[in-house]
Amino acid sequence: MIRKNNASLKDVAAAAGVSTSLVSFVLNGKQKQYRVNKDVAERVKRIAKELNYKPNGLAKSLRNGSTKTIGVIVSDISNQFFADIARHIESATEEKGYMALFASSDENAGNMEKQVERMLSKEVDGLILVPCNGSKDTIEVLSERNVPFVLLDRHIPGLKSNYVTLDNFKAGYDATMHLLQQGYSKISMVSYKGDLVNIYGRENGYRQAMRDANLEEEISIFQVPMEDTARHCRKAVHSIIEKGSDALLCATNAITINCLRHIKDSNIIIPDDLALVGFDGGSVFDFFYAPLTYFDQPLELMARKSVDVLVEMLESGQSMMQQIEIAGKLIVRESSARKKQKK
Amino acid sequence: MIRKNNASLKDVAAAAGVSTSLVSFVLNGKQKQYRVNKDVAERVKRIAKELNYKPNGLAKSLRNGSTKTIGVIVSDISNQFFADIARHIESATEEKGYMALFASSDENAGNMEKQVERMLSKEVDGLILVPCNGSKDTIEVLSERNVPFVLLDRHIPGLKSNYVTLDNFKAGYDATMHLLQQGYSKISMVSYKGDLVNIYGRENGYRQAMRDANLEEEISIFQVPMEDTARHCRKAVHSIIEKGSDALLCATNAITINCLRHIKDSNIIIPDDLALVGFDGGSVFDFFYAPLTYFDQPLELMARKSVDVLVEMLESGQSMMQQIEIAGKLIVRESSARKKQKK
DNA sequence: CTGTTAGCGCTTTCAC
DNA sequence: GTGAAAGCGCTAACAG
Repeated sequence: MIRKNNASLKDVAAAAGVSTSLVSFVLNGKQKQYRVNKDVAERVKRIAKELNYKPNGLAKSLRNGSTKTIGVIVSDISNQFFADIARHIESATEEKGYMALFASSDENAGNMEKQVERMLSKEVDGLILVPCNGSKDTIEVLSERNVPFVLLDRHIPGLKSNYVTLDNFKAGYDATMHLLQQGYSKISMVSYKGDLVNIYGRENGYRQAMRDANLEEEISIFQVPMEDTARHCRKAVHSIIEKGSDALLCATNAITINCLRHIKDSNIIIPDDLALVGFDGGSVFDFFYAPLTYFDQPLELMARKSVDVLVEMLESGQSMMQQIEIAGKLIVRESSARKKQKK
Repeated sequence: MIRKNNASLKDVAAAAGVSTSLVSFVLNGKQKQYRVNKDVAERVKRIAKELNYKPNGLAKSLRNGSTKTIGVIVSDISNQFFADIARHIESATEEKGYMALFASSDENAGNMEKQVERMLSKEVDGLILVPCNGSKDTIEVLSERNVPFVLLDRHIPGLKSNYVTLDNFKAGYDATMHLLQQGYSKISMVSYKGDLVNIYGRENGYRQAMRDANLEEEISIFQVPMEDTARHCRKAVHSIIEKGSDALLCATNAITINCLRHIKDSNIIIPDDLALVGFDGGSVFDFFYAPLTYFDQPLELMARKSVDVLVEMLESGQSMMQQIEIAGKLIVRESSARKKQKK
């Protein structure tokens, strides 16, 4: 704490020759409500300014039972996807008079739990969480303890909770449908191993689209582990080419980047040799020769919604259940241009 | 605050049939110091666990006069550069038992001040700041108020304070020297308008290198405004080509990206038509045909150092002045390949 | 209209 | 060895 030398309420009260309650009333704009004398109010305000009085948020929070702070735990704050989300959450919370407290879980349940504990010890009013593999227990405990929270980006199957996510099934479905409509049929998908429910949704969307096109036997999903993604994407791309796929759907931005790297090195031509649809844009792809078709997640909306839902619970005191899936949209560009007929 | 239904010290004390002081001693590992009875200590611990007691950080901080929290204000938390820094600060603070509180200033002095106030009202123990244009006053006030802080990435000329930055002069100098050694002589630089001291340092390094090579008359710096960078970089690149430069030094990552975009669109060949050296790498450039030479800022070290300096002040209670400039290193790749002789 | 007082949950001095 | 009590800075019920 750094304001040892700062004036407290008591100091202001003393300097103004009134009680601390009066000062508190005036400085909290309750002079009407408590019918404080106008002159006194003016004097208090003046003196508070002169003394450069700043209320001690700690004491206020302790007394009021609310810190006006929201804890936000994402996978990795330095990952562009979550960095963007963080920024939008920052803005949204600020607009609502809250402050966001960020931390990274590194997709590790143990870390997740630790960060949750740290947030709670800071007495946050609520939490926005991107749940990771295996964090179900931690999150269930939150429910039991009546900690207000909302899940973001992913939800936990079998756990009834507030969440805001992309409509992942639709995303996978739409992306695949688009490729089908462009004339591709041997469509492979690269996604993550593990049981991230958002990835799952995208996979299922892909599967359904393939089935709807009577291409069930062409379904092929390569699941790469989250560790050493680069190498496994390399292998996946290799296999995909081997088996003669004509299109590739990448389930995340990181996967897209890694696959694309290998594609570039292998002199595979996009979209002629292989059409490509990724997830999320980013200036990363600005310098790739073929502008990429990608599924655009409405990050800002997702971030804002998560804040809305949480703050609504906080302010209303009502415990409600809001489960929101937001549809993104496919940004069509050259990497999925209509398939040329082989001569 | 969300732990209304949680046990407090008092509850534990009551359940254990002892006073709150004892509980406090035991739970803070001071049972030796206060010679608490072993059995009592065990019982207290057991009961605390049973009651799932978690200390209230607010009350603790209020009482102890320290929140173990560090406020961090960067330009924009979603900007990859600052997102990386944030992540490293997050790790470093955590290792030292502190929590980082992030906010963005948007390179706007007014916002900066507002964010500083918000941080202070959360009673952070200290601040790590990336000062923006015009934030000198805000920061001076911090000094006067004895708020411990350290500037990161940039310092403020004429203001004596702790800071950790890149050795920007050396960076500009080394980058330019490298281009000179590769046989380029008509080297232009694109940097930002305004008086960001880090940019200044890079420019000065460039100038000095040119002078040292007796190419003073070739010095040409295009300063683009921070708003609408894209368009102005476009113009700058255009001018640079017009005037027949053979190499380009970009002062920041954003500038590099914007210039490169235009370069690509204009079919200017790198490095044959124009050699290029940028600042900071990033997967952005992975898909550009010519691997880029760039000046690599030691982000992690800078971030960690800033935390070290701040925490050292905090823990020692000593007010010291540490001004640290860290040398980065040039990563040489193809975009600055030795100049070919024109036939 | 204004002041007194209790208390948020915790730590720590001091007395026993 | 242990407990009572003060107090961090603030709010708000209550009394006047």
